[in-house]
Parts: sequence; C-alpha cells; structure tokens
Amino acid sequence: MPKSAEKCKEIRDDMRNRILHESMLYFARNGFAGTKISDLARHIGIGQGTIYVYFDSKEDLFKEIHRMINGEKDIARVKVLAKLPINAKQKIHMMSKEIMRQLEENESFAGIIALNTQMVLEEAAGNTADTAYQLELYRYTAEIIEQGQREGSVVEGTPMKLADYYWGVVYLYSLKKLFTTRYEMISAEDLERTVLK
Amino acid sequence: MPKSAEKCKEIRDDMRNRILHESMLYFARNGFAGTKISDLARHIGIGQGTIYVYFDSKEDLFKEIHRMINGEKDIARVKVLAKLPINAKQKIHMMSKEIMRQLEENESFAGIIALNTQMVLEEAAGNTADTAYQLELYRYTAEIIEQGQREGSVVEGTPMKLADYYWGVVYLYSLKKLFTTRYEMISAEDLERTVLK
Amino acid sequence: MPKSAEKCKEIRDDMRNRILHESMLYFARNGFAGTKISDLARHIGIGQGTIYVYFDSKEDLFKEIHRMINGEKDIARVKVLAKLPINAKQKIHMMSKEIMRQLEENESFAGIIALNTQMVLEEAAGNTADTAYQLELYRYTAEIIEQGQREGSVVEGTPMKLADYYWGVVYLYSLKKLFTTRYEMISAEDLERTVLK
Amino acid sequence: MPKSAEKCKEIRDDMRNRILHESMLYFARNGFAGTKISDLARHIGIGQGTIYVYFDSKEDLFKEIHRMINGEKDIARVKVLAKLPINAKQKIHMMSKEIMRQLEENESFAGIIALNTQMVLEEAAGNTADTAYQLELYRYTAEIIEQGQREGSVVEGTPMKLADYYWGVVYLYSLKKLFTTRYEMISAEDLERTVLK
DNA sequence: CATGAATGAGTATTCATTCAT
DNA sequence: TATGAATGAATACTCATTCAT
Repeated sequence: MPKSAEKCKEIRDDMRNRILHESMLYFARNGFAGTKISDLARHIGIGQGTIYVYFDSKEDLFKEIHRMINGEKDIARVKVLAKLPINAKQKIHMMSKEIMRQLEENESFAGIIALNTQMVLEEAAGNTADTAYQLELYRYTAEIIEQGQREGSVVEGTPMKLADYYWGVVYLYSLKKLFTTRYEMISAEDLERTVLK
Repeated sequence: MPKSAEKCKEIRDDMRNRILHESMLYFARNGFAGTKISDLARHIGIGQGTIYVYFDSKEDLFKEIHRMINGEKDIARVKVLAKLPINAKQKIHMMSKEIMRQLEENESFAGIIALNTQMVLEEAAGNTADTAYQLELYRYTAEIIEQGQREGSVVEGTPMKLADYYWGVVYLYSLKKLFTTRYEMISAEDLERTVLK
Repeated sequence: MPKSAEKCKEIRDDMRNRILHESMLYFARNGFAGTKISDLARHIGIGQGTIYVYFDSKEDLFKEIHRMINGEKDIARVKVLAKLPINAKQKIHMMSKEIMRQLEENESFAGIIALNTQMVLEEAAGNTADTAYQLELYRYTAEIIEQGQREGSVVEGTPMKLADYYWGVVYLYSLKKLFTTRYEMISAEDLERTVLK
Repeated sequence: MPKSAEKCKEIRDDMRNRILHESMLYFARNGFAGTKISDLARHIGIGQGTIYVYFDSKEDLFKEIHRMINGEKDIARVKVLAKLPINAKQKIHMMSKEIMRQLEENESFAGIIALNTQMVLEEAAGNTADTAYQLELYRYTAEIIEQGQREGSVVEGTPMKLADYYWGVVYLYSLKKLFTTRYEMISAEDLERTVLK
C-alpha cells in the first residue's frame, strides 16, 4: 500500500519536526542541563516515550536540533549580500533590517541564534563541524566590515572582532526575546552602531 | 580545651567566603542545573560535605551567591559618577574605561555581571527584591544617558532602553571572558558606541 | 495509542496500595529512621524510583501510611459494641476475642496497632489531628469500662487510664507479633484481666 | 604524680558515666538508628568529638550502655525474693510495689527496662549473652508464678508466658514514662492483675 | 582532654531511558 | 505508533568519624 506508507511517513515527519521545533525553544531557554525530558514532553504536549521513538537520547535530540539550525539557509542571504556590488554601509543596513525583522516576526529565529552562539561560546570540545557554520557566517560579515573599513564607513579594528561584536548584540536581543516579555527592542540603527562610524 | 571562639568564627567565615567565591565563577560558567555538587567541591578542593556545613542546599548556596553579588558596591561608583558635575560624554568615558579595566583585571567581575544579568533575564516570579539592584544600576546609567541626550552627545531613544543595551554588551563580554580563552576584547570605544553618537 | 485512562488509574492505585501496605509492616518493624528506602524497595520487590512516583519523600510515605491506618474502620466495631444493649462484661469479652483473633489472623493488624500507638506515644508536636482517632477508640473503650464499673464487673480506677492500659497490652502483643517468632500469645482472658475483676 | 593521676582517672570516669547515663535515656527514646551523634552530644552538652574520646563508635557506646544496664543488680532483688519463705502472692505484692516505686523515683529505671526489652524483642542475631540476663530475670519471676499457681493465687497458664506478660506491662509503662508527660500511671494492683486471680 | 570543622561513605531523591500495553 | 509506569544510574544530601588546634 504505497499510499498509506506515504501518509505514514508524512505523519512521522510532522511529529519529528514538531518535537524538533518545540524543543529548540525549550533548550534555548533552559539550556541542556536545565531541560528535563518530562518537562519538555509536557510542554510539547506528548508522552515522554514519544520523544524516544524519534530520537535516540536527549543528547541526540540536542544534536539534531543543531543540525536543523545549521541547515537553515539564512547564511545564504549574508553570503549573497557580501557578493553584491553595493557599498558596505548599504549591506549592513540591509542585513540589520533583515535581522531585526526576523527577530520580530520569526518565532524560531531567536532560538536559532541563541543556541548557535551558546554553542560557539562553549566550544564544546571538538565540535568543529557545528561551529564551522557560525564561523562562515562571521567570515562573510567580516568581509563586509573590511569593505566598509576601506570605504571609510566602518570603524577601525579587527574585522573578525567587529563581526563577533555585531552578532553578539544579535545574540543579546535573542536572549531578551526568549526570556522576557517586557523589554524594548533596539532598532536596526542601534545594532549598526556596533560597527558603523 | 575548647577552641577559641574567635578563631573558630574566623575559620568559618574564611571557608564560607572561599566557597561563595569559587562557586560563583563555577555557577556562572555552568549554570545552576549544569553544576554538580561533587564537581564543585572537587573544583574548590574540599569535601562535598563541607559545602553542606555552610549552606543548606545547592539552591541556598546559589541564592547566597546572588545575595553576595548584590552586596557588592560597584553600584556606588556609577551612582557617584551620575552625580559628578561633568558632561555625560566624560562620564560614559570614565565608566566604560573602568568597566573594561575590571573585566580585564578582576577575575570575579565577569561572573558577577553574568549571574546578575541572567537573574534579570529570568525574572523568576517575584524576584523583585533581587532585580531591584540591577534596576538601580540601570537607572543611574539611564540618568547619565538622559543628560547626554540633552547635551547632544548621546543618540536618541528611551534612556532605559539604551542603558539596557549598554549593560547588555558588558554582559556579552563577561560571557566571553567566562567561557572562551581565545577572543579579542572590544575596546572602551566600542562599548561607548552603543550609546554615543 | 494512549493507554486507556481507566486501566492506568487502576494500575496506579494498585501499586500505590501495594507500597502503602508493604511499607507499613516494614516501618512498624524497623521504625522511621531504621528504614532505608533501598531496603524497603527491595523488600517490596520494586525499584527505588517507583516509590517516588507515588510519594514525595520517605516522610510523605510515612504520613500516608498513618493516614491509611486512621482510615481503617476497626473503630466502627468498638463504637457499635459500646452502643449495644448488653452488659459491659460481655462487651469486653467480645472485643477481646475479636482483637486476639485479628492479631492471630490479620497480618496487618499488629502493624496498625503498633504504628498507631507509637504515634500516640510520640505525640509529635501538634499531631492532634492524628491522635484524635486513637482518643476516639480509647473513649469508646472507656465508656464500656465505665458501664462495667457501674455494673460491678470492672475494677475501680479512672476509666481512661484502664482503657489505656487495655490497649497498651494489645500494643505489647502487636510488638511481639511483629518482632519475634517464638513467643506464646496471651489469651483473651489474660487481656481482659487488665480491667475485669 | 600518683595524686594527679588518680584525679585524672576520676575525672575521666565521671565524664564516661555522664555520657553513658545521658545516652541511655536518649537511645531509649529515639532508638539506635534514630539517634544522631550530633544531637546526642548537644543534648549532653559536650562536643561531638568528646564521645569518641571515651567510646570507639556509636555502636560501641550502645553496647556499653547495655553492659552497664546488665551490670545493675535489680535482678538480685528478684532472685532473693524468689528464695524467701513467704507465699507467692506476697512476693508478687512486694515485687510490684518495688517496681512501681522505681518507675516513679528512679529516672533511669524506665530507660533500663525499655532498652532491655527492646533488645529482647529484636533478638539481635546471636546476642544471647545480653538477653541471657533478661531470661534470668524472667526465670525467677516464672518460679514465683509457678509457686503461686500451686498455692492457687495465680491464674493458669505457662509460667513463662505469664512472666513475660507481667514484665511486658512494666515495659509498657516504662515507654509511657519515657515518651509522655501526661499520663496516669497504673497502680501496683493493676500490674498484679496480669497474673493474680 | 575537649572541641568542632572537615570529611566521605552511606542514604535519599531525581531523571533519562526502557518497555509492556 | 504513542503512552506513561517502572527503573537504576547519577546526583543531592546526611551523619558517623577523624584530626588539627
């Protein structure tokens, strides 16, 4: 019965993605050690056992979340941006606008950023494969910054340091979004000021 | 022959402070859930039981750390700064220099900032008493920012939002200091750019 | 396929009662401090964790055992007895026969009496709610004794003191039943002699 | 310096006896497992370490208490009583009076009886040496009971069972004395009724 | 000797994981 | 497949014992 098999696969994928998605925010908020499977399951609204139908272990789930995050193509945008034949200031404008929009509209964005940055911070021994993505993102940003420095629109300093600073602030407001309800979001201009003169 | 009561008290106070201090950095690095008493004790170089001689529970220890942090008087400096008869730009210069210096030299500073900000982020139901301190620090900073806006040296925006942004960046680099060894610290100028025109 | 809710509830109730029952005898024999959860679990034939699925703590389990004991309705029998239109001597005969029979046949009876009396003995600060039950049992016994004194079949003395004495002896032989294997049980007549002329 | 050595020994003995004595009541009340060395030391009013100057371990202390109890000569009295050329009823009268007096006046008596009986109840594996004493006491009492049965003043039944019953009641009121403050003591006559017609 | 701070083996409790239904 | 009751390894906490003062 190919039809039902397909349907089945679809249902499975739906559940898997639901767990993956809901878990991401939960882990981002509570950290790995601070997340209990029982709490997570209740939060998702499924039985504890169900998680183990789709993932081998808590750690496996966590890794899969990271794999999913890294699969996201928001990197592509920055990559494209870096290659465009416009000046750095404009690139930074566009990038900052886009980031603030995502942070506002896309519920998952904050989680993705938070988990990603936490991973980089922790430098979990040898997780080079995962952090590679982050570095790539930073590298493209640094390229833009370097261009800006040549053009005189960006402040002096190691480009990588400045890229790191820029994304650090994005991380900061991802945390705020994840944890608090009452806060005033900074503007794209505030964000840009990390690097622009 | 009973031990001299004074000596005893002194020994107790020393050990208590030692635990409190060493634990702060450990908690800041690993989080509450991620900290095992056995590891913590080994890290401090004492027996597990010793921790329970001085604190009722892991949670109690964590609370006492926060109480200690809040007892710190770095607030006083900002308070004083806010009242000085100089312009806001200078105040922000001084404050930023001081912060970066502390971050560089004082091992505990990063831990204090990190734990404090995490606490604020979590705003765990009714922790109003504890977060009050943070707000005070923010309030004085906001005052300086307001002054700067009147003087034309500080960008537009809600003063509290900008103060929050400023200290957010300090938090960011406290995390870097706590978690990573290889990173380039931003300069006082980079920090100032969050609020200065 | 979710387990049927009914079935679940039933399973849970069964296990809870099993733990409650088996623990009662164990606590009665070994006391609260003398009972290790690990031993208790092995004795019941379940995992240690299972106990914590049904009870919050060792202390909670102990309290629930007492609550269960107090819920027993052996009191009802004495209450009924006290109201019957027969003479006190007969009442005491019947009651004593019944008690000795229970002690012989019902494995739990000794445990119930032992825990109950221990509770009364300890009068743990403010346990008034729990000891109330015991007092009720004593009160009805005292009523019978008073009747017997009017009828001339019961010895002189404060009725409550004599009721206390009577049940004290029941406690005594509950302990023997719980702790020793080689002993000669007293007869209903021996028991009656505590109060009958 | 023989003088000071003597003095020293005396001081040592005083402390040892103090610990032994105070511990007896504490153990009788709380049981072995329920007694913490720290609580016991505070109760006696000495440092925890001091106990270990005089006793090897908690268990050693417990054993020494039993050794002390068994060294008591109240047995002698019953032994003498058993041999006197008077009738059993009188012997039982005298014994009961004496027991109730001790229970009233001698603070330690209740503790001695309680610990002793608990030991017998627990039949601590192979503690035959210790329980032997108890059995001796019971044997003499059983002799008196047997005499009483021949004389017609004592009820029928295995003499050892009746002796056990008699001393069981003494144990019962030792417990009351140890644990409660508000209770009415039974009279010597009440006690006698366990065995007398 | 007397003390009480420090300790770690022992005990209570939690939580990721398994498995019968 | 989905469930949640059961589990025991991991973790928090206690307490008998040691030892420097």
